Amino acid sequence: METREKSRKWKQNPEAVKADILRVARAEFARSGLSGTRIEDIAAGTKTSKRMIFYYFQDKQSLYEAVLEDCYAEVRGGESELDLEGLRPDVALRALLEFTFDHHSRNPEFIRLVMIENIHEARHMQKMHALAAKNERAIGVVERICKAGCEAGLFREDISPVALHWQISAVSFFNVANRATFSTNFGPELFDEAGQALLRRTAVRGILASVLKDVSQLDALCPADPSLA
Amino acid sequence: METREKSRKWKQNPEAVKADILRVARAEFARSGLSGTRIEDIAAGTKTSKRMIFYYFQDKQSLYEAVLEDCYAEVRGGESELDLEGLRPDVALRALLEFTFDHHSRNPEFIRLVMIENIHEARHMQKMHALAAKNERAIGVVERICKAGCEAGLFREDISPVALHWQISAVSFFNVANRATFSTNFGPELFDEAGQALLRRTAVRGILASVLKDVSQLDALCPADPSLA
DNA sequence: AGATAATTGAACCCGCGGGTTAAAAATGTA
DNA sequence: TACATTTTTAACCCGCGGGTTCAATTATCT
Repeated sequence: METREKSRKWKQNPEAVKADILRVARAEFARSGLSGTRIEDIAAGTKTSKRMIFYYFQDKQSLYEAVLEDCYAEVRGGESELDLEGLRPDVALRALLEFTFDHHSRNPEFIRLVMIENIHEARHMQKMHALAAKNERAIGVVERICKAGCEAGLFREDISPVALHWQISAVSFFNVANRATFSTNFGPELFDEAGQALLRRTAVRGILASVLKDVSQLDALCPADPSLA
Repeated sequence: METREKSRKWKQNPEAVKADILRVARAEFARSGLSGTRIEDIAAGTKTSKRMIFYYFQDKQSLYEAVLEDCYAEVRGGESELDLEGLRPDVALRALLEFTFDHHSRNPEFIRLVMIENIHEARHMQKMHALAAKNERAIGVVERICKAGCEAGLFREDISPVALHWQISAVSFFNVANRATFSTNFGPELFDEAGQALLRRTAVRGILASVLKDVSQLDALCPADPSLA
């Protein structure tokens, strides 16, 4: 209402400046971590100055937390684009895993921020109470698939939605997070297009296997070698 | 020979001092990363002084690299305790995964150092040419299992040893590395004894499923619910 | 216009922490 | 004993970088 009219007329646009700072800060913190990032390096990448960073974000740690929250919101928001309504439970699960795998791949900065949070024992993430709702929704998606799968007689009754989510996260996350050390140690071949397709396919097969009541359907649902399908 | 006679007589014992420094430095670097660690904090934990750290290790980065190499050697060394000779390939694979899962669990400092290396795009690990041999041996173990599995007609012919190693690493690594954020977001229940047993069991099942030629053996080899076995 | 509040710039402060200097002990050799 | 080498201590240096001061500018309201 009033504030919006204001900002339209203003040349100085605080929201835009803040967004600019957040954008650059996200890249820097993702690259170098909390202690490794220099505020001056952030300032250098923005259209504004070091002074303004402190003006809008108090101190380094608050800026870091703002970045984390901002990035988390954006990425978790992007997840809601996925629509699994009406799919067969096994197909839905497959779609969810493939989507998550690709989505993590497309958001390496988010992955790096989570890695950094883990180094900090999730200290800053614990403050972000707004996350609770988003997390419950993420589990809710898996939960609904599980329930539908059980009701359709396709899935085992004893699977834990949280454990299933853990499995999906593990492969999708590791694939991005540990690329540097893994390819240093064991070569880059898993990270070209063919390698990624292989890993994704294998992950789908593995996870479906741990969920299906009748594993003999596995080869029909997801052949290990798609060229034979 | 001579140096050993020396060190026996000496009160001052350089090797012991260096080892002491490395021990404390490993803990600190694992806790706080390269830029986050203060040399004085390391010194405070040793029986010696800050000056001696620079005396023996030149500068902070060299110390960090020495810690990384030391830790890597120790952990990869611990892996050689596993003896899979004479086991059936499917049993051997299962044993390898269970061992790796537990071994990573017992070495959180190593995991954290690898996380930190990934943040640094593996810059320091790339200098450690001594690792190549150890890495090849790790892949060699998986390779032999694959080969034996194929020859026994148990495994698919198209599986890549490196990809299989990736799968084993992914679950074992993620399980330790992302404990903080995962349990912050989704609760701690996967990380008590029962939860860990569940994850390990599920991982075994998933990975075997992606390798076995005849998936119908899966339930016999690794029931999803062991209480039914 | 003039009062008031929001935004910005330039220069500054200061303590933390990586790294050094210099010289004293400890050990070894002849 | 004299002398060289290695190990250790205590005190110091100094620049980097997080955070501040203060005044100038810009915009808003009446």
